[in-house]
Amino acid sequence: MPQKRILPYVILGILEKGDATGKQITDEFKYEIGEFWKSSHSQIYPELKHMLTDGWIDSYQKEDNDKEIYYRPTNLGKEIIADWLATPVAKLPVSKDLFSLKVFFIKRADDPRLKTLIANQKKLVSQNLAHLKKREAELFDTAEKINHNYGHYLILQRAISRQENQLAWLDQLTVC
Amino acid sequence: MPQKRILPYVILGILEKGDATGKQITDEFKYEIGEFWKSSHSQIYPELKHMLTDGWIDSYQKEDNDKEIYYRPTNLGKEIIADWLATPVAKLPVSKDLFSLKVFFIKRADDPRLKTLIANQKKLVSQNLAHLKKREAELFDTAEKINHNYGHYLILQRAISRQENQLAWLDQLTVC
DNA sequence: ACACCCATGTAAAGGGTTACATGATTTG
DNA sequence: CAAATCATGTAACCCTTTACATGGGTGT
Repeated sequence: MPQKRILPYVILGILEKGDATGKQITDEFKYEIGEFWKSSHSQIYPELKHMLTDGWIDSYQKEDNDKEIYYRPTNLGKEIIADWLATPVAKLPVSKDLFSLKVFFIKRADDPRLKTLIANQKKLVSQNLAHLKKREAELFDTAEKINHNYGHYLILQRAISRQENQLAWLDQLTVC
Repeated sequence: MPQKRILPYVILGILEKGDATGKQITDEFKYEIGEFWKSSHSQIYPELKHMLTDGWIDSYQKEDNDKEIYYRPTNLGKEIIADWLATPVAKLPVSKDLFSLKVFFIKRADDPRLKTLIANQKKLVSQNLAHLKKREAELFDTAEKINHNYGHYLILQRAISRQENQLAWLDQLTVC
């Protein structure tokens, strides 16, 4: 009845790149996937348990550390993620964007709040854009790296393109 | 502790344009705000009660219909929405985009699933773009209409620009 | 051995979606 | 006036975030 369950698929996707602990999966959300999906450890650990009981993944520990638990996809899990990736997306997401929402409610072009909102948004988008370009330079400085993580590369390009588009739009507004 | 409460502000924003029933507010989400914020009646009716007890809005009924309940913002409510609109957004939203997520996990450029995902996304984005342009033609065919709902106009422009950008990006991919 | 940090785990409180329910109003 | 529709309302369920808790490493 509630929202569609996405997290386990994301986790499977992460584990396809190599076994990982809950902590490592959590960090993946912080640094890589974080641009377009968020999750936190308090969601991830229970989800890992769930996936274990469903047989999507199994776990093991390394002898030198009693604490860390490594996870890897089972054959079932590999099947599931492969199917999921092959299934096209049914509908476009709604971008829950507070900036758009606030602008929407401002009726007149000369409302001073509009200027404030736009200036602020410009700052946020520029910062994010700078960050994305830094990531691009760090992660994809050779053709080989691009070829080995092509999807990741594409998505980073798209994120950059999107923010450039938004910035251009904001700039054009300021001129008027 | 949970997610930040946005709905009541959106409702206040809607009510600023004129008194409305729960049903009319619900429809607003379906047709106008729906591009960048979603809600459903089962969330809206309880929220209206909540806002009533907080004194953000009050309600009245019309004599010819026992069922419909009209809401309007109180002075407190008007203050609150004004403050909210004047407050700049603190951070960029994470666009929870399943398309990006799936692409992210595809490692090789020659993976056939990539083509499928992209073709499908193209279709979705084109449809949405067509819809947005239709809305633009319907709602903003005169300068006067633009000036009286400038924020709405801006947001529609931005939505269009964004989808055009995405489509260009998708097209460029297909060529390669 | 002690204190600190870190990986894992649990709890609490809303948000958000879908399904079901109810009573008024309109329609044939 | 019976049936269908409509506005409102309720319930169940999971998602998501923040805060708190625990017990194993690590460093001194």
